[in-house]
Amino acid sequence: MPRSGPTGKRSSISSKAVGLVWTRPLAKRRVPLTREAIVAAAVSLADAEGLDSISIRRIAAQLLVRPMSVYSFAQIESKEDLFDLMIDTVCAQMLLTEGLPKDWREALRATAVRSRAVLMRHPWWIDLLGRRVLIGPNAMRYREQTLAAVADLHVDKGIRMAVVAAVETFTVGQAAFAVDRRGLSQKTDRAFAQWRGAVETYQQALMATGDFPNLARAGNMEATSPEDLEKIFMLGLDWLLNGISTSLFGAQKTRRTDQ
Amino acid sequence: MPRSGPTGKRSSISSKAVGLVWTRPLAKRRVPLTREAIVAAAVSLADAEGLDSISIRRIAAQLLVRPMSVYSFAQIESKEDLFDLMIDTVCAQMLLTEGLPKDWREALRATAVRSRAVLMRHPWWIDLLGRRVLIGPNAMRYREQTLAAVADLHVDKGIRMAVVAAVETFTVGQAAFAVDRRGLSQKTDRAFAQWRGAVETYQQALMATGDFPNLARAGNMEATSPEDLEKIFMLGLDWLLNGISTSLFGAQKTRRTDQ
DNA sequence: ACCTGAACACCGTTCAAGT
DNA sequence: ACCTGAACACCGTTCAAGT
Repeated sequence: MPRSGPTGKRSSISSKAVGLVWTRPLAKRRVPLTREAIVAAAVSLADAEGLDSISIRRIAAQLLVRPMSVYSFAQIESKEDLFDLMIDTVCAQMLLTEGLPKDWREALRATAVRSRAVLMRHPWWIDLLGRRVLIGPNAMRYREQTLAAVADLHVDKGIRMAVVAAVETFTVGQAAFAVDRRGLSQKTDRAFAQWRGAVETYQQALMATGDFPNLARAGNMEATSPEDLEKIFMLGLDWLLNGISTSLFGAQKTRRTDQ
Repeated sequence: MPRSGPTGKRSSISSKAVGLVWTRPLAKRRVPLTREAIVAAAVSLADAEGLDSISIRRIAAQLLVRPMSVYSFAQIESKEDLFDLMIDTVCAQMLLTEGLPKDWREALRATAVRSRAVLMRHPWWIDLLGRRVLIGPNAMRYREQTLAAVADLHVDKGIRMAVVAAVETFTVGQAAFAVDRRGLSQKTDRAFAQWRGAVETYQQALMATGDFPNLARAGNMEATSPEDLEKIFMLGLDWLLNGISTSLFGAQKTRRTDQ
């Protein structure tokens, strides 16, 4: 094997000729190179392999261009600019194009449910939340939409902002909680099973110390199914909306959701 | 300037001799090398410069050891192992060593307040949340503590878990929302001011389109002060706890927090 | 058996040379 | 003026050679 031969997957388009010019297929561009195409490629790569797998060079190779062309075509100055563009395309997906319910509670519930669904498909979005500022046009549209949802809530500006923040942060937190971390370290199924086994043994040893009585009763939390995670989300969202409603306007509209 | 001369900050301890042996200070170890010292160095580096600045090589240089020694001394197999250790030391800080209040609402409030305070000091923790599984011993102790907080809540296991999840996810989400992103890209004060100016102009242009009436009324959100962010957190936490209480047990205990 | 220097296979980004 | 190959200064991790 040569020292640094192209490894197929990551082969650059500048790799030297194979076969004859006549039979060699032209590097026909699969998609016209635009900022959108570049960002779309980055998003789908991140969806599939996580944020760490994003590299300018890999995206360039995927789009059959040179690494540096990504900078000039997407008009980005750094990888962080690319991240900002990725964040914003996800924000676009969170917009409720079908319109907002009139009632503020239903409107907030609708945005929260939609946001969570979108975030579950793009787990890396949450990884980026702490590092980047959300000011892209679609982030702004999303914020405008959420503010519109509570526009007829008769409370002062600060409270309205706290309401929006409460629902948004709850939603993001739930998404972070529910995200499937199975794909971590790109483990194979076999390696994953082995890892799970090690975790099991380790946790049982901890439980055996007797220092975790409540945890022992509660059982394994990582095994919570996607359906249960969604139930947990819907329950919590109702509690939060009930809480906002009763705290701001008294108890008249609350429903019991016990069991 | 030589091609790859050590740049001071990142100079390796294996850099060749300067001056005489007799006057050259011995590479006296500042702290005895242990797993704890390695993790502590990583945590403080991440606190100061963000998660991306973490590299095995930099940590090694800081501790005056070779990069590979980090692996053998900390008994880690990969950078991800180091991340897991970092996560867990933060979990340790979230434990309420002073004990839990008896009332479940006060107990949950206390854990949430403490967690948020800790997370604000270690913003990178949230960046890692989506990629790693929280199963370290201190993460387990934290979970045990939260479960203990709701141990005398007379609801079934699934509901109790949803309560814990609701408060935890809200707290993490609020911390993510409130984290100071000023340090992004290690910009200088001047570069930061310039960037802020650009953001201002950009946002004003967006507002001028008239497509963001609610946003225009609400004003600039990024400028929210740490104090206001804390108020927003406390308000939302009260709403959530009120909501849980009234939804599960009826309205008797709720207080109005209007204005 | 343990430790580690050198090497490998990547990075993001700069820059100068080419068109 | 625009584009880009080569170079620079990093990475994490493997591995073989040294003790």
